[in-house]
Amino acid sequence: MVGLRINGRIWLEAQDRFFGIGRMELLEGIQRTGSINQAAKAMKMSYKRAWELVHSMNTQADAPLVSTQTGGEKGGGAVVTEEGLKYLTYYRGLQERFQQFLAEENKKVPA
Amino acid sequence: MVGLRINGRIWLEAQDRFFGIGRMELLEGIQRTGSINQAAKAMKMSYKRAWELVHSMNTQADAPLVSTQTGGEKGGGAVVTEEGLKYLTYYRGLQERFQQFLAEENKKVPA
DNA sequence: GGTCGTTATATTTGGTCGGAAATAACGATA
DNA sequence: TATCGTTATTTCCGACCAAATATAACGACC
Repeated sequence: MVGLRINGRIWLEAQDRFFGIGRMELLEGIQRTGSINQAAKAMKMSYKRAWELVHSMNTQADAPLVSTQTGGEKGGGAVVTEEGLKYLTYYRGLQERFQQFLAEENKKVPA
Repeated sequence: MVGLRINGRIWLEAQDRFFGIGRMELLEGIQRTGSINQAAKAMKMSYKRAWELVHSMNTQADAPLVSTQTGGEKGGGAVVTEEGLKYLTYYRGLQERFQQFLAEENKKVPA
């Protein structure tokens, strides 16, 4: 079994999974660019998919994680809400502890 | 964020080789029933899919995890090899520690 | 009013995945 | 030799998913 790595994924869920590393990275992209469109391009994700992710985040969480605006200066845009920031910061910590766990486990892989 | 659960998946990998909870449960089924066919039925999985999983496990690991026999008493069967047992026992421990991690994290979910 | 870039949404298209079914091979056993 | 239940493998088909495409709405700004 030597040479094997341990890997995994971790997410937050209510009834079905709805916030994992993918959504978090999308949120980070929106925070950085101020636009769903640009965040999607940066992740090489289709706008449609990105929008669907944002939509599901907004409808499934207690409060929207992303606030959007159509039209206006620069055609519109999107910003991460306070609630979104809460998720971002919490998930970052969780992810870090998980990576720590994975690193520990990787030391224990038997020969 | 109250009411959210933390969940995840964890697996072993080496470039393309991988071994996760699904394969482990299939292995357990084979160990219990002595047959790919019956293990698949118990998991409500098609024989084809189960066979493909077994095949990939056998070809991707250093040594086969499942030994199969066609024909003979009861038409044939399958048994988990020593190597398979090694994976089973190791993954069980890993999975248990991961569940422990998840349980700990679930206590820390902020309001 | 026209342009711009974005959000918002429906429709179509294409590729992949898995299930179903069919078939063969196998070896014990009667 | 015929039967049996399993492994082994191929072919076909439908379902699902995601990408691509198309279109509309919006509001600032010129």
